[in-house]
Amino acid sequence: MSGGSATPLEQSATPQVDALQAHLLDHTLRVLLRDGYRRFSMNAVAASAKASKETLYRHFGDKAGLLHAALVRSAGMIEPLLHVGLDEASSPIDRLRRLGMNYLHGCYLPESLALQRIAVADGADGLGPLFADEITERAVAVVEDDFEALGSARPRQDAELFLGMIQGKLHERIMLGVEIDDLEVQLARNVEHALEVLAPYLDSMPSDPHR
Amino acid sequence: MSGGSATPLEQSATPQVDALQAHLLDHTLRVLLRDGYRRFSMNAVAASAKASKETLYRHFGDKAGLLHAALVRSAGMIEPLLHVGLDEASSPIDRLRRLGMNYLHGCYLPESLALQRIAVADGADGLGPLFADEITERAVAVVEDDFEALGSARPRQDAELFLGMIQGKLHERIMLGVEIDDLEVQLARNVEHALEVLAPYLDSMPSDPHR
DNA sequence: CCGATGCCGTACCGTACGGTACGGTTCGGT
DNA sequence: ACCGAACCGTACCGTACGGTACGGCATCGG
Repeated sequence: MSGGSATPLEQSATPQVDALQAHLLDHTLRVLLRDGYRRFSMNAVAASAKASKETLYRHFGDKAGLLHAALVRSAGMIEPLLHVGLDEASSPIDRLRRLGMNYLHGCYLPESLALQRIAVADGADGLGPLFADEITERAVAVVEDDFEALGSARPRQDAELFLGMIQGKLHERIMLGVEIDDLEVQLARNVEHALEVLAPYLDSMPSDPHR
Repeated sequence: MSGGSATPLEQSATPQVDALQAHLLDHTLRVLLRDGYRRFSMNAVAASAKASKETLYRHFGDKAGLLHAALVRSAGMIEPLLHVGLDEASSPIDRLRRLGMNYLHGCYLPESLALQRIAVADGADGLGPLFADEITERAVAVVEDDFEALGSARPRQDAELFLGMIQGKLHERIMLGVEIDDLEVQLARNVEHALEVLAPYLDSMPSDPHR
């Protein structure tokens, strides 16, 4: 909505207001993380942010609006993490490896999990599709570009396949609240295993992934 | 916990009580499907089942107990679907194909989705881990056996990889409430694509998958 | 210096839900 | 025939939440 990057209608950016909104959304996330979705309430957000409920409603309309804004804001903050260190990759496969790890790291950020939980909890209020558009879709698009550069005949399908591979059942378990040991190790193992299994398939693509 | 004092140690002890419980759990599922998790209430279940709330509480203790019982019951009904038509497979790979399709079909049953939603919504009440144990774990175990028979060196990892592959991002989208066109076609395509990509890896296993 | 705007704090309203209580009824066992 | 268990229907209680209203304080433009 009123993103900091571009406000097309008015030039009066009023950084004060934006700062307050950012503050409110910050605490929205914090409360979501602390209390979980089921115990999340406008009262708790107002208290945490030391703001009045009236202010929350003035800025975001209603509860759904607040969550909507929080999701969009978070999406904007998570997405750049995907690209970290990508240009230092030593080969297309190494690039894929880094991209995969970045994706998983972003995926299992506490904020991401909290947001995905509320998005999943009930698609009726439109938060679910929004999450799919703002977060899932963007990640797939990035990976898709990589597969296209590799010469894949079905970059989109391959991207989704790859992301599914590196997530495996881990994603489901984490979403279900199962305690995971050595998460970092498992993530790396999943990515390596996926790349290993994928190697012959990648080799069959026009552009040799080993440069 | 669920069942309370009347929990039958031998399942054939009190068919009457079991029939009522089954009826109540049936309507629990129905209401869950109709109203979604957020609007799910004990009142609604009682009304739908034409039962008194007192009865619900007598049999299941509290809301969590009711959902717990409903999940366990459903798990028992979903799991057998995994094995349908498996012994008619023409080859280990065909067996894997059937298993994959069965899994996806079970996964995207409305009941499964509703249950997974409530299990994901908040792991605090222990429903999440229960789902992981009762449903996810069982499916992985079955696929794991298949990979072991194929001669996989890491059957567990391979099973999780395979399931992740055939789910791809589809699972996430469905959970997020995105409308899916031609679900059946996409499921089949995911499975075929996974088998195709996996073929060289399977060929490398001691037991030749092509019989 | 003054009015307006935005905000805080608190109180408030309506509703919905989890869980309990109770009177009346059905039904199986003795 | 009788008793008690289980059940239904309804009413009830406490609480929590979404959303609104209002009095008081700060800040800012004129």
